[in-house]
Amino acid sequence: MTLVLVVEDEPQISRALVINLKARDYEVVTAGSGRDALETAAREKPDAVLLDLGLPDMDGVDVVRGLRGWTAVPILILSVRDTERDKVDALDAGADDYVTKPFGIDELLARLRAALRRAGPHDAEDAVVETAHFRLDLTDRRAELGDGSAVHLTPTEWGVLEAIVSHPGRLVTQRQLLQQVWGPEYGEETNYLRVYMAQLRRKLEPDPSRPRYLHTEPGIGYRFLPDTP
Amino acid sequence: MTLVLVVEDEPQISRALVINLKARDYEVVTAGSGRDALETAAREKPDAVLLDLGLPDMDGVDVVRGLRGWTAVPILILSVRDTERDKVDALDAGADDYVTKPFGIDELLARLRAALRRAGPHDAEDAVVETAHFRLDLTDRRAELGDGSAVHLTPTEWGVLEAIVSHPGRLVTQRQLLQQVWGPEYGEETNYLRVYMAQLRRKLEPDPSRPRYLHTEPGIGYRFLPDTP
DNA sequence: GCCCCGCGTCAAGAACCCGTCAACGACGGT
DNA sequence: ACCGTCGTTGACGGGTTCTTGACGCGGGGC
Repeated sequence: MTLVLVVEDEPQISRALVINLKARDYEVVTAGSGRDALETAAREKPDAVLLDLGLPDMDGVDVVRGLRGWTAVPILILSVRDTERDKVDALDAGADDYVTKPFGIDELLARLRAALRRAGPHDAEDAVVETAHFRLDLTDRRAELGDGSAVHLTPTEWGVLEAIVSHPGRLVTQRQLLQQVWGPEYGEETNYLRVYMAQLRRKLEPDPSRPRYLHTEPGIGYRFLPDTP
Repeated sequence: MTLVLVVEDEPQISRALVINLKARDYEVVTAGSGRDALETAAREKPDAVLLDLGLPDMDGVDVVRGLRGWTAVPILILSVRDTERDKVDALDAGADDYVTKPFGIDELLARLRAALRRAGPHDAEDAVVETAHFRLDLTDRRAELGDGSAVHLTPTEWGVLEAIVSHPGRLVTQRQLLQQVWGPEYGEETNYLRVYMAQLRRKLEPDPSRPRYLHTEPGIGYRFLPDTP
């Protein structure tokens, strides 16, 4: 069964969406605010997200970024705003599609089907990265040390870490990191990376001053080196 | 480089698309009919397809089906038709997105980026250069010796090395190297090359004073000679 | 045989980049 | 309203990298 998260603050529209989705045999969970959306998504692990941009508590684009920090779930934006700038911002933040209200329900469902089809058979492969000194569960968003003690990482720390460890051995450029974590308009602020790499090393490396897993390539970027057995 | 196939029978629109895409550093191939589109896609293996539904020889939806028979390349529909039925048909046939003409070029490009992002960084073939004495992974940006020990190369060293080894056997002129690595305004500073070639040979060659792979062509440039088995 | 140009080598100073620390402000939660 | 967390920003010391100049060598032209 496919689970869809509907994020919409107007109860009327929300209810209409839920009814239509359930009629097509989708399971549905709802959220009425950005914060609620992020929590619910983390808890329920939906297969797709329908996201209204006009939320009361936070900018919809930030919700997209918050989701993209840890999941590749398809995100369809629903919005009354119809300017190119809005669409470009949302799409570049990581959204998969942008539908302008009012929309036909059939079109929306077709776009949802297209997004789900692309995402492929729900690959629930829990991405786990394990070394001799720490262990990361990307899907659960858990980090723990070798002795089993949990490590708390902030959202930005997760963003940076995930961007690096999802390509073991590969050099990830500073620009790639900045754009993936902070957004497409970033690219020069290498000081951000210095701060966050230092924090990650302090939390994860056995000897933070002598990085074993999180290597620096001066002038280029960073690289995650897994254990070589 | 990302290759985009533009399928559009009106030369004026086609040209406008090509210009905009090339300005964003996409490579572009074009097709003016459905049959042409299918052939070109099979031959060129594009990373994305922009497809006009109003083709002279066949229905656009059939082009989508023809492509989907053998490839998962992202397909963005461009169409003047704005009914829900058209959109649903195209999307359910396998298209990834549907943009109604007239559309803003920025929105189209954003949707294209979104589609390409989803398709995944075309992992494809990780470019690897291997000799009896060292091994280079251009995508990972890793260099290691025959015994598996990693070699650290500075950004400039990589620039020079990459410029040479990506054309095995071919002579690369000093000017080409300088312009590619240092910038278009360089061209005479051959002493830079002497320094960096020496460093590369010291790090990679079995006998740096007798280069086996990184040859000098006096007065002209340098050449990477792979092993001849 | 001599000269000269281009190449390889080396070393030193300059420029750049990184890690680190501390301070600030914005938010949420209590 | 207070407090703690998090993200952002600036400054500084130390290390790496780049640039630049000098020197010796060797081959080709004269």
